[in-house]
Amino acid sequence: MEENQETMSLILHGCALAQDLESNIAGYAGQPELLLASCDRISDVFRQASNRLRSPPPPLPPIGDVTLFEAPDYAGPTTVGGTDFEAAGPSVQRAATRRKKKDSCGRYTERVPAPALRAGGADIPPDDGYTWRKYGQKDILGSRFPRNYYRCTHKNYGCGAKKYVQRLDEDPSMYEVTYRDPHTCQTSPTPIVILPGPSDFGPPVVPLSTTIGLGSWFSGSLDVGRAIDEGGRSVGSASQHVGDVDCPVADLADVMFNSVSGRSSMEGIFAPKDD
DNA sequence: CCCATTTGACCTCT
DNA sequence: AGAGGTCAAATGGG
Repeated sequence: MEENQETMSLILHGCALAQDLESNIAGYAGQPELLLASCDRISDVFRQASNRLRSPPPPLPPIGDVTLFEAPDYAGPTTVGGTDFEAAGPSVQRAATRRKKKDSCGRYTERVPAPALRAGGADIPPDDGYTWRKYGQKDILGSRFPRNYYRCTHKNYGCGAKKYVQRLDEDPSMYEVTYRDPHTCQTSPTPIVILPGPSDFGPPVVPLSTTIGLGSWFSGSLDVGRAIDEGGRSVGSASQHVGDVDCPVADLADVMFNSVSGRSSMEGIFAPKDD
């Protein structure tokens, strides 16, 4: 089941990449090499997820700087890190028990590539599907880049999710994103499914009880209904069709999802245990 | 007017 | 005392 969480994280990471590509698609115009790299990255991530689903990987090494989702044939620097909980060291534990000691749980850290291009050249990390509000910035000792602090926009609804984003010293093209506290905001009528265990603090967990409509992320000019809630967060769409419009990334993602055992929904991927 | 960002001050822990 | 994390007033944009 831990493998399921990791595979989920992998899939969600791929989704986030696809979503990021969508939001930057204009910026990639005229730069096919960037577009190709981005597509390759996305397909790699989904392929890894697919491979995992076919044959679960061996147990992971101790968490730390482990490259959790790296495929053997994947050369790009766009892998994400692994979970770090008790293995994250005393500073994490300290932070978890600080101030508002919500839960004495850990965090989920991942490394994500900086978008190749952003509208206006803004130096912001890739979108992960949730909407965040920046509430602080801090210079970190020994780091060239400041750490940015974000909390979920839906704080008003009691969502205490937070994330810390810091650009890596050794590789400024990468961000280290630390997620803290689970998202409890959910505006969709479909109840959110939070995976059990420490990965409650992982990247966005989307409703799993309905088919994930990857095409909904490409709804800019498509009539696929409103798949983004008022906070801008992607929500699961009841349909995975994007209509007849050519939508390569969505197709890719859908193919990757649908390549698993003929069932297309996340339910199909992680069938309920007791049912 | 509302909301997000910026930024300095403050809080907590080691 | 220093560092990481958070708060909240000021500011600006839509």
